[in-house]
Amino acid sequence: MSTNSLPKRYLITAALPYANGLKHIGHLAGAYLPADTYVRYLRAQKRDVVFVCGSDEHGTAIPIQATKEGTTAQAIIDKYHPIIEQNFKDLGISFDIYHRTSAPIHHETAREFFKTLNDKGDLITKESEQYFDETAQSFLADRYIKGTCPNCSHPGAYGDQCESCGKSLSPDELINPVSTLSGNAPIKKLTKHWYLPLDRHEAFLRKWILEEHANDWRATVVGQCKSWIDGGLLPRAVTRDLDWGVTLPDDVVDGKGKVLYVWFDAPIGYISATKQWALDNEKDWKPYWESKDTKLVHFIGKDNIVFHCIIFPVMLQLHGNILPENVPANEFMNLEGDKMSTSRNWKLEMEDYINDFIKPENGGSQMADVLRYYLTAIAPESKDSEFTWKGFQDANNSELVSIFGNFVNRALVLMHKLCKGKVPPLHAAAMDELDHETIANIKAAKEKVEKLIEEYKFRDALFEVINLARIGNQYMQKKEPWIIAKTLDTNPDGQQLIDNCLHICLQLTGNLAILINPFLPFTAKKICYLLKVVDRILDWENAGSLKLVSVGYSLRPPELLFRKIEDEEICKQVEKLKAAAVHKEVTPAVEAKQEEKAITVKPEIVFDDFAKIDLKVGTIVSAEKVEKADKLLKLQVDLGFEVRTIVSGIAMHFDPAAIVGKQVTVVTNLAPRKMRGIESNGMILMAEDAVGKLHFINPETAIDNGSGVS
RNA sequence: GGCGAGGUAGCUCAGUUGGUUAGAGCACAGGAUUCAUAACCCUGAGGUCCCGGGUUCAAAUCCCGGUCUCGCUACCA
Repeated sequence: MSTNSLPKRYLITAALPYANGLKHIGHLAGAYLPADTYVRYLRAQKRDVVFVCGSDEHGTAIPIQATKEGTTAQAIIDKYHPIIEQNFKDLGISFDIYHRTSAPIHHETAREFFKTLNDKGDLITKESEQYFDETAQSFLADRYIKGTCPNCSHPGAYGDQCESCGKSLSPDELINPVSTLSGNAPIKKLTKHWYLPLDRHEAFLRKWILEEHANDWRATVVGQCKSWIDGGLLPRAVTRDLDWGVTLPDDVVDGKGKVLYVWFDAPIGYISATKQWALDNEKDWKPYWESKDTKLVHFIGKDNIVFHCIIFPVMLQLHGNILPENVPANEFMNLEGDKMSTSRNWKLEMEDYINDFIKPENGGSQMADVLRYYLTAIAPESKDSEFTWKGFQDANNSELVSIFGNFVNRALVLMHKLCKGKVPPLHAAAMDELDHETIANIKAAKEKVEKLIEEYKFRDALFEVINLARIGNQYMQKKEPWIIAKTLDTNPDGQQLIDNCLHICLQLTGNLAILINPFLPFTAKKICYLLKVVDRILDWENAGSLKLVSVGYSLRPPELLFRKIEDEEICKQVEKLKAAAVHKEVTPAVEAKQEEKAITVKPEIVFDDFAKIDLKVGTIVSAEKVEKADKLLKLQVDLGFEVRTIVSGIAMHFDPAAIVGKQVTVVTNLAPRKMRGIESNGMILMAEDAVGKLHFINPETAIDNGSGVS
């Protein structure tokens, strides 16, 4: 916040998009657009700034998706990385580098990072009770192990909990453990996992965030961090048993077959991207990550707060890097009355907008600026906001076109008509109070915009730019040069008044170009073209100047900056959105949050194994939500010979009232288990589709309850 | 369920440490104007500040309770 000691350099990051699909305008508005605006402003200030981003290409979701699509993980990331990169380019997001975490330099960087922390003793290892199934050739998650409970001697206890006595267990405690995958006794292969002991750093985080940044970080960011810190920080696993990701350094004992957990490797992607940029540009990357006089800012969405404010800073600090000076997280953007959702296909992808609007015949790059304008104007800086096509149209037609575009156009048209196509001189003697006031307003606009951008208030800053155009319209209206022009015969001094008015309007137009440049770069360029000035005048230091266009210079014939958007166009978009939407069965169907579930290609079983499972058809006779649990429904299922209570985690997908009477397939001989205090006697079979929606497995036509399934 | 952030005009949002009559832009209505993309300019109408209590001379603002939205987290055999 100290304005007298400017940072020597800036490092700006925008959240790494996960390369498993296309990104929508919510992502754009949340992180990339504000980051780009900030960076363009800094560049115009001639500050030393690097803007890095890249695709996040690891984690389990990508191999899972690859399996679903019948392809390889590599193919998935190779498909999406270039498209995402191009989308950003088309929308004017000006990364200095758009990198990817599959790049070798990233793997090296992440490994080095891990090694440094590990060698210093900043990571702890836990040789967790990992059993290994030799038949299945994989480590066994706790719940895939059964054995005798040490507490109550129940023979069917799971590795994480005994159903019988309810005691929480670790697999190590089980007597006679058996793998549920193969039925064999697992061997106790010591698998080591590395953890980042966040608990060691509570004092540091408390001081750094809750004291030092209590006032200059956004309330939602500080609040979220406080919530985490107060909740008690726990060691967080840094490694996983997986074959997709950054492998551990070779010399790490027991590191074979393990990769870095994606949350650990992804943010390091900012560093590796910076390194690659430095290589490409013959620069030194180190000061950007190590020098205290670098200002680091992370632009992210609110779902990313803990990683960028708690976890990554701890990593950076341990590794000897600088910490972010701010993390201006945005809230979310809704679309036409509903949350944006990939699974329900309720979204506007950047790609779609580009295809539908940024075509030469539609206005080309100018239409990229229109989206940039609206998204900034409704940026979810302090609370969730909403994109509507009507709002988009209004913002364009009545602000960009009518106020901003129209001012520039009428200034140029009038100049051509009344000043012979040349920039008229300013006659100091003929200036009045309004002229001086308007000039003062131009200078004031610069100060306001500057201050607001520095505070990450881009929405307000953009408003001030539009407001300067409004001031221009008011000024022109009061001056009425077109009226004066009619009386020139009787009033020869009138030309001086006309000259002054248009001189000031043209200088104001030049200022608009400078001020709008961080927000709408294509528009700024176009104004430069119309004014026949070089792009260099866009340097921020020229803002407030009254010498942007030279007297006597002849300018180009006027061209419109923006076109109107017709009702027809937005109706089409709304229809398109609704037509593509996947209908949800119940209210807030959760986003298919590609959970961290490993793809288990289960080992072959024999018929006897299958025969152990007792499957029967039953009918749901009642269903109710379980108190204090979002996902659980308590069901009464009629199995013909009895009615059972079954608790099932399907509340997010089905309305309790709507599923009564439905037939389902039930595993009837599953050991009872308590959930939220209710004993569940069985399990309902569900199928999960590609977008994470659940479907009942039931007979084609209703049959008797209790019918066996085989 | 726990925690965090929000709920202010039809829409998008401001409201600083409690202090005249709660503001802006858009949309809407009326007027004026014609240089300009039926654009601009002027004027106006519009609010139970989510609900209920409390503190205070004074509450959108502080406290308590409730409710709705979003996020994090727990429950998901």
